[in-house]
Amino acid sequence: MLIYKTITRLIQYRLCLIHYTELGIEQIFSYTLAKETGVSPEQVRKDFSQFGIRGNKKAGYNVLQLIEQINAILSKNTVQKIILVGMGNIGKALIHYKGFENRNMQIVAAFDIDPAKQGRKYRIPVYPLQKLPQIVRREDISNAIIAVPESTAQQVCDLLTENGIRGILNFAPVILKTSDRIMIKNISLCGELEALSYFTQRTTV
Amino acid sequence: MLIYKTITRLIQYRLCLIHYTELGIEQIFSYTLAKETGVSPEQVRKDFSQFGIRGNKKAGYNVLQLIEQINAILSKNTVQKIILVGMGNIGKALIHYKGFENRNMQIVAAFDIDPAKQGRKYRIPVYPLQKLPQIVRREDISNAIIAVPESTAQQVCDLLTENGIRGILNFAPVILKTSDRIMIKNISLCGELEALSYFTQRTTV
DNA sequence: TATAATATGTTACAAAGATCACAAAAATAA
DNA sequence: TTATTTTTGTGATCTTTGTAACATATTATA
Repeated sequence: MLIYKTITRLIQYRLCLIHYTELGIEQIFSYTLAKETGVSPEQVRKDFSQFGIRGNKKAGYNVLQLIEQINAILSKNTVQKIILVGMGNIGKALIHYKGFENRNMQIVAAFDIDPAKQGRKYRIPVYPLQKLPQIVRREDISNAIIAVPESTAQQVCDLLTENGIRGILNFAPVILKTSDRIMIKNISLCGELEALSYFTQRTTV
Repeated sequence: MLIYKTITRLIQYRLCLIHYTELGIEQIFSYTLAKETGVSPEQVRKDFSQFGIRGNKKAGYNVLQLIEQINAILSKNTVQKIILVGMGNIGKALIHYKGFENRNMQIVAAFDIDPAKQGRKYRIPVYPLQKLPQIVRREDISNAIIAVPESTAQQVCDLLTENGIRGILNFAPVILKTSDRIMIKNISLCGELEALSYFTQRTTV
């Protein structure tokens, strides 16, 4: 089970490869991609090999073909729909973010308890939480973003999982308690900065 | 060198411990903290042991004392100042975020090329990039957040490192090229969602 | 056709990180 | 005082992840 990190890198490779197509580059080598994504060439080859992606000795890999193969692994041939709960600062930043299309992802609906935020003011419709079960079912959603305050995050998490959500990207600074069949990825912006700060403090010593 | 992960956890423990003080809890056990932060009790003890933090057999750890000890490790006794470059969606979300105080961190200045965003409209003063060297020096800043578009991220990174910044939290979807004395932590919100999506797709199969 | 050059693919090795198992200490109860 | 219970601290083990080394394939060239 050598998974998470490898997938993370595949995603990076893919983004990079898309840039190459835009530049008209058709063929690449493991070390090209390695340099661009900050890993070692061996790692690139091993990642590909892991998923049965083969290159041509001496000629490297074909960019378009490689993208297709990674797309297949990442199920990128259909748009992946996501919902967002919480239209605070982070929620708003996310719905304005334009990088999703390039990656075949789409936030299809947002939710907030505050009636003032509901409606069609934003790029994406914002519903009250009561509508969540219905929309998750209708749109067949598996993944959600939690961008609500700490105090309500667990409740939202419960609501999501009860309605069939299986993956959660959590911005609230709490460890959500849930079944281990649900995959949760916590993002702690403060935490990252604190860690950074620790190391930059130390290197001078 | 058993570092990064351990530090990340210490930061989590600390936040948790601060909650405990607010609830009036004075003494805790490794498994209490473990449950709250989603790790194993052994891990908690080992993390502490790593930094010479000792508990009392049978009585666990004293919350206040523990916070003090973690504070010392993380240099939390002075406010850690950060700057932010890029006042787009993410930048704005960050300056409105209220979790920094609790963690003794502060975004002291932001920078943007767009004159419309400069000035004192926001909670934090926004300067043109030309002012960056001066402010970094004056405020003695070591860490910065890059929240500019992909196209200018590398330039901003160069500017930052030339002026003595040693830690960067990067939101732009590019691998920044720089000296290996500079610590860079990349946050790819899309990437995280894509990875999540991969796994939630798979578990049903 | 033989040789040299260049990339891949895989196996072996190393390092980092997490888990397990258990001894030792402290408190409580008998 | 002795036995029992509870919780810490750590050495050993296992798992995951990354690095290095090298054999193999392909192309180009003489």
